[in-house]
Amino acid sequence: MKLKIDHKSQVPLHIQAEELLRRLIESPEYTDGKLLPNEMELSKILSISRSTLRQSINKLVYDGLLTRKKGVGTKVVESKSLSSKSKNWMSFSQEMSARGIPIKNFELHVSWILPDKRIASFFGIKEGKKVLKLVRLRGRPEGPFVYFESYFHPLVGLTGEEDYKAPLYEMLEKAHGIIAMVSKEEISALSADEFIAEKLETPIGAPILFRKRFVFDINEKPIEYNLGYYKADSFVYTVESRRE
Amino acid sequence: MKLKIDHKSQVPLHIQAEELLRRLIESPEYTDGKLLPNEMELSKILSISRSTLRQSINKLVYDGLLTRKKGVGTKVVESKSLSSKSKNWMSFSQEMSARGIPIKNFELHVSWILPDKRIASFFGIKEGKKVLKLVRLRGRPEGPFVYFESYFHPLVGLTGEEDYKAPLYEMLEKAHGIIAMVSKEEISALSADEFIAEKLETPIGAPILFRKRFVFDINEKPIEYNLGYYKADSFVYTVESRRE
DNA sequence: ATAATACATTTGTATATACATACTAACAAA
DNA sequence: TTTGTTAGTATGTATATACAAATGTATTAT
Repeated sequence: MKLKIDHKSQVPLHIQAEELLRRLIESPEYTDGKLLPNEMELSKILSISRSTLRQSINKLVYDGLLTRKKGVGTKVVESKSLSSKSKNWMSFSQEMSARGIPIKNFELHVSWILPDKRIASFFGIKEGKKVLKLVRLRGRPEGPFVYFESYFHPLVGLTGEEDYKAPLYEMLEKAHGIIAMVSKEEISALSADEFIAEKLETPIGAPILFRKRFVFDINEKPIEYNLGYYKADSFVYTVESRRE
Repeated sequence: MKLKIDHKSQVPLHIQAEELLRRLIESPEYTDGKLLPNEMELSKILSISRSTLRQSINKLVYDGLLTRKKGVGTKVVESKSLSSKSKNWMSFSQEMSARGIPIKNFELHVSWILPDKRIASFFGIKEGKKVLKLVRLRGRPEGPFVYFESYFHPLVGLTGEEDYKAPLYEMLEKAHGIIAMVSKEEISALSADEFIAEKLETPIGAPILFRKRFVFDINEKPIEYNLGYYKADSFVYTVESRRE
């Protein structure tokens, strides 16, 4: 594995180092809780200072990918299951492809609508101003398992003409410079009403995992208001949290 | 507010500083997204170096309590709602009391049982070895809204004679030195079967938020295996996640 | 053999320093 | 009024250095 840091790059060294380490510890050599080279060595290999290297390692420790012990070393956390990385922000498609699930889009509607009070106040806009509504029915090849309703702030620059089959946030980032940064979610359960039952091809009254998601950009400005209705037996939401 | 750091203490300076800042930003003066003093000043006030101070601030930023901006300053994150602190590990009673909800215990059974294969393998013990099972039906004064089944690793030292009305993890920490560190959770939805419906005083088939929780100590050793069945309309699970 | 000791290794803590970069505000020029 | 420039301020990046504390290993004494 090549470990090369570009000192002339605009990207900060500790970010580059973090990326390299992330790739390194996800490579097959480090699956089993192996020790990393010690900090002095690593800093020499990467040709950055120990202080800078520690910045990178700190982040990975905080993210739960590494653990350190005085007098011993830094090792890769074992059981790197999916949930162990759940701290990182992920879009629906990323989540699914990380699990190796192919996605099929069953329905996709885009429209400009007048938002209701709830949505308008979330975006901090007047009720008369239109927002982009995106409806998606997605799932596996065998059948749909989630119905999404998304609303986007007018300022994100979507026209409604984009290719909504591609990962949305990658596109937003590249085309409009919008970086989704924070996601607040509320998860609850409810019964399928007639509408949802029909969409998800499930009986009326079937249990549904309901997920409200509020997405903000780097300046805490609202970007997206998202409602997701998941077929209960097809989706498990995993979270990992850590003290301190 | 007193901001005093003890340079002779055994506690690392950056930890002391972090604690002080945590208290500071939770005080009434800082509720509204106010700017902190700048790093140079703060480091002078606390009589620690800027580098050390930055260690403390970094953690708080990572925890979502502060945000920093080049050329502007460091400010307390607004809307310090419950969910903004959801990264911190919380027990059920802590969660509820943080929301100002009084808890009532409707049922409480403690027993030593032979675990099934799933639980035994989670704890890494033989199926012949008994574990402590704790069943709790809890809720508001008006009625129960969650049914818990917990299993504890034999080595945590519980006898079954403890006072299970007190916060469990506080007790474990004080009495047995067990520090719960990591919690992995899986959240899904299901229909109430006859048993759950009766416990939660809800119709059979009603939607239930089902929460599996795996708790580990500081050494990643399993402590608790917990199943929680929440009445759908009474509980919302909130998560906040942040990129980078 | 076992226990105590000493040593080397590795991360943890703490500081000082220098310069880069993003933002604000004030002022000047068009 | 608007635009551009500049100075000041605050965080961001990066390094070098020194010592502390925990751990594991090898050595020595019993």
